[in-house]
Amino acid sequence: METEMNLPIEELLAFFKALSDANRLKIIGLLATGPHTVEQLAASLNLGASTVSHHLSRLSEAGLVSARAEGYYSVYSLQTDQLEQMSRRLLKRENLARLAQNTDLEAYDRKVLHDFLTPDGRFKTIPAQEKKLLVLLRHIHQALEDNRQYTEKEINEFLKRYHDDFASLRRYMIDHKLMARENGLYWKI
Amino acid sequence: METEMNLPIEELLAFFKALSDANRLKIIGLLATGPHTVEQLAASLNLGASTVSHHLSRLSEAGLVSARAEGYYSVYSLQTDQLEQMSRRLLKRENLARLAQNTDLEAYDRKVLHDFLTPDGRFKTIPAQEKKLLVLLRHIHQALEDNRQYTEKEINEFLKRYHDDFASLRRYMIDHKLMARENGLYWKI
DNA sequence: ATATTAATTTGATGATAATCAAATTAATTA
DNA sequence: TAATTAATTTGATTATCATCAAATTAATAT
Repeated sequence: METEMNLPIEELLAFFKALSDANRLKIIGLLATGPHTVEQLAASLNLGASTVSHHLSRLSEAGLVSARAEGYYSVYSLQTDQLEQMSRRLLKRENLARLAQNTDLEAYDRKVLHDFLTPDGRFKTIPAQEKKLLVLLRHIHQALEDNRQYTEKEINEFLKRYHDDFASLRRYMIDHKLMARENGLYWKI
Repeated sequence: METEMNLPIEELLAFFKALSDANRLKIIGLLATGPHTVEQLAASLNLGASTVSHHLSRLSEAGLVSARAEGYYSVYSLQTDQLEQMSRRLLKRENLARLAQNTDLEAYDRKVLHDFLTPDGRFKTIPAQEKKLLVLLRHIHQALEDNRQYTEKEINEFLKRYHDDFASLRRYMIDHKLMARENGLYWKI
């Protein structure tokens, strides 16, 4: 039973933040040679014990080290599992794509629409830039009825709701394979 | 010809720092689905273009993304190589140990010696704590001559230079396998 | 019981870095 | 050539975080 966890962004972030400090990397290095107490680490790194304690707690939250009490010492050890798991996850591209799952993928399109549409839904201008034009063409495209044959007159009326230059719009739609024409009839693709 | 690079701490640190920000992780996620321009990313993340540009430059320095100029766009793509290389390196324990290579491994010992030795090199007290006692015993140990047989009288003289309680020292040295005895003769191990 | 000792926690300080707005650069279009 | 546009750079502001010192906690040793 392989539990192929999904990869929450918070966990990954905690992992990287834990390792994004030079002294914490050195601690990892020292622990890779064997368990150490706080004061041993503090002496080797020339840092205060409180500082090292703080670093260890951050590493601990990320699951990278663990502590075992021994007398009044805390003996810290490296958790190699966590390192290996994380690096293995990083290799999977589909995991990476999931990092963006809560971002707003259509935000750009909405921005373009907002910039180019008047309040009543007509185009202020037909954008010269290909990328923005495409956003508007897709906007028209989704308004076309499925499985309907439009006469040329009908399609012109339809397109005129967006911009007076319906002829250009018609051509663009066909050029970009969002619409097809045959024998004077037009339909959505 | 496999160039199994050693792993400079600066490079690792740059790598982790580059990935230790939530928005940069999201950028990685978005780029994992395909190339994007700065303004597309900015819209999706609801950030200013200048901020995204800044993030991209940090990712770029770490070799995680690359830009290709296209018109006045910069189209950024994910460099999966770098991600894979780094995660593979993380799996090697010997690489980790190397992270500590410039740290001061003997600093703790020196601190203990400093705390327990008088200026003329004698022990103020014999430490009760095992760990510190061991440091002092090793200090004595390295002063013993190699391949020399000490009579009991000689070893007592030798140890008395460190502390009046030479009998305890003698016992500790033997208990900790730093010295051996047979037929009233002592030698360094 | 009281001292000592290691670790942690708390509070304060300084350094680093994320963010935005404005200015600048570089490329394209009119 | 002038105007537009995307990207970058610069400067200022704010938030985060590493660090230390001092106080506290928990365990051991006298």
